[in-house]
Amino acid sequence: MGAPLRRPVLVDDVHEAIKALIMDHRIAPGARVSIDGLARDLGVSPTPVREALARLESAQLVVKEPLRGYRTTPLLTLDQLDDLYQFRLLIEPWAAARAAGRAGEDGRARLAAELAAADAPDDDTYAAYRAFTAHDARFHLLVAELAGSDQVRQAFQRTHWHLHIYRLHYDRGIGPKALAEHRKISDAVLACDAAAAEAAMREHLERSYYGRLRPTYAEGDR
Amino acid sequence: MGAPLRRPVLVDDVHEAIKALIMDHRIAPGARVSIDGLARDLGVSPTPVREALARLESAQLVVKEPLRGYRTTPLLTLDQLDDLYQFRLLIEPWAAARAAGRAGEDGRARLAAELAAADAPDDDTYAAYRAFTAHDARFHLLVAELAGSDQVRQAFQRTHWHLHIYRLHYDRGIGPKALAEHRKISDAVLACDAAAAEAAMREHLERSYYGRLRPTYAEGDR
DNA sequence: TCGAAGAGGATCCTATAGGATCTACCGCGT
DNA sequence: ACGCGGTAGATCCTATAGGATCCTCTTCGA
Repeated sequence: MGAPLRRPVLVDDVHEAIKALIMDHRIAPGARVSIDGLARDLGVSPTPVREALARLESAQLVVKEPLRGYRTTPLLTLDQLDDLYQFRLLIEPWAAARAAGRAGEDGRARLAAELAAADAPDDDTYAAYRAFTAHDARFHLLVAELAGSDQVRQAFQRTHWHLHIYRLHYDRGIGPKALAEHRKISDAVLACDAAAAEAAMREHLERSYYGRLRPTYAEGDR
Repeated sequence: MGAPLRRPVLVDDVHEAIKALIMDHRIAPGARVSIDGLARDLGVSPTPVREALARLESAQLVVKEPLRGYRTTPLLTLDQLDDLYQFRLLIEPWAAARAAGRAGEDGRARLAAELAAADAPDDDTYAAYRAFTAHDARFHLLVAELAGSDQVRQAFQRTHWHLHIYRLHYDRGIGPKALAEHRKISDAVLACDAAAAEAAMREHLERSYYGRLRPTYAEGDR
C-alpha cells in the first residue's frame, strides 16, 4: 500500500513518452506526427494524445497545422541558437546577481547540495553524459528560482533550452569545465557577492556557448 | 463565396469564449471551472473544451488539479504585479534599444502606422477604454517584435501581461499620458537613437506602474 | 454535541464511433 | 507528354458512452 503513489493521469505519461520520442530522434525533426498513429503505438486513445500534443506545442517541440495534424519543429538553426543564448545572457546573469542578494538559508543549502551531488563525468558513457545534463538543467533552474522572481523563472523555464540543446546532442565532453564554472557561480552566490555572481554567470554562458557549443555546432553543419 | 473563410476549428472559438468569460469576471477568480459544465453552456462536447483549457493553462489563466478539474487563477497580488513590472523593466527597455538599432523600413512603417492610428481616449466610455488597451498591447508587442529576437518576443508575449492587468481593470483614464510616452519611444526608435529609446521605455514603464497603476491598485485593496 | 463512516451525485478520465476534410493516386482529355 | 478532374484511403475533428474518482450530505455512534 506504500508504493502506488503515481498519479493515475495517463496524459502525463503520454506527454513524457512523446517528448522522449522527439528528443531521441525516433520522430525525425520536421516529420509529421499522426494523432491516431501515436495513439495506436502507445496503446491509448487519441484524446490524451491530443492533450499531450497541445502541451508540447507550448514547448515549441511541435507545431499545429489546423486540419492537417501536428508536425515536429525542425532543429534550432544557428541563428536561433544565437538568439537563445542572447536571451540567456539577458536573463541569467541578472538572476545570479539577485540570487546572491536574496537567497535565504534554505536556498543556499539547496544550491550547495546540488553542487555537492554533481560529479564531473569522468568517462564518456551515455549515462554520465545524461547525468551531467540533468545537473546542468537543475543548477541553472535553481539559480533562476533563487532570484525570487516567478516571472523570470517562468520565462527562463519556458525557453525549454535543455530540450532543444539536447536534441542537437552536440555538447558532449564539456562536463569538467562547466562544472568548475558552476562552482564559481555558486561560491559567489553563497558569498552574497552579487557583482561576482553576475560576472561568473556571464562568463560561464559565454564560454559554454562561444567557446564550446557554438563551434561544435558550426563545424557540424551540413 | 467570399465571406466564409472562418476556419472550422471549433477549439479556437472555444478558447476565445472561455478567455472572454474569465476576463469579464463571468467566471470569478479562484472559482472552479467544470469541463462538462462549460461544454453544456457553450453547446459543444467536452473534447475541445479540454484542449482549450490546456492552452489557457500555459497562459496562467487556469490551473489544473488532476482528477479535480480546472480552477481559474486568482487575481495578481501586489507582489506578483511588482514582479511582472520588474520583468518588463528587464525586457522592454532592452527591446526598445535593439529596435532602434535594428528595425527595418517595414518595421518603422508599422510602428509609425500604429502610433498614427491610436487615438487618445477623449471620453470615458468603455469602448474608448478597450480601444486604448488594444493599442497598448499592440504597441508594446510591436516593439518587442522589432527587437528581432524571437526569444525575447515570446518571453514577453507569454507573460500575457495585458490579460492579467485587464482582469484587474484598474487602469482607466490613463490614456493621454501613456500615449504621449508611446510617441516619445516611437520617435526615438524611428531616429535610431538606441539610448533614448531605452530610456524612454524605462521611463514609460516606471511612470505607468509606480505613478499610475500601482497606486490605484494599492488604494483599491480590500 | 462532535467526529467518523457510508451512500448518492457530480465530475473527471478514457475509449469508441461517425461526419468532415485533406492527401494521393488514377484515368481522361488536350 | 502534360495537366486536370474524380475517387479511395487516411487523418483530423467532434460527439457520445462507460468506468473510476472525488466531493458532499446524511446518518450513526461516542
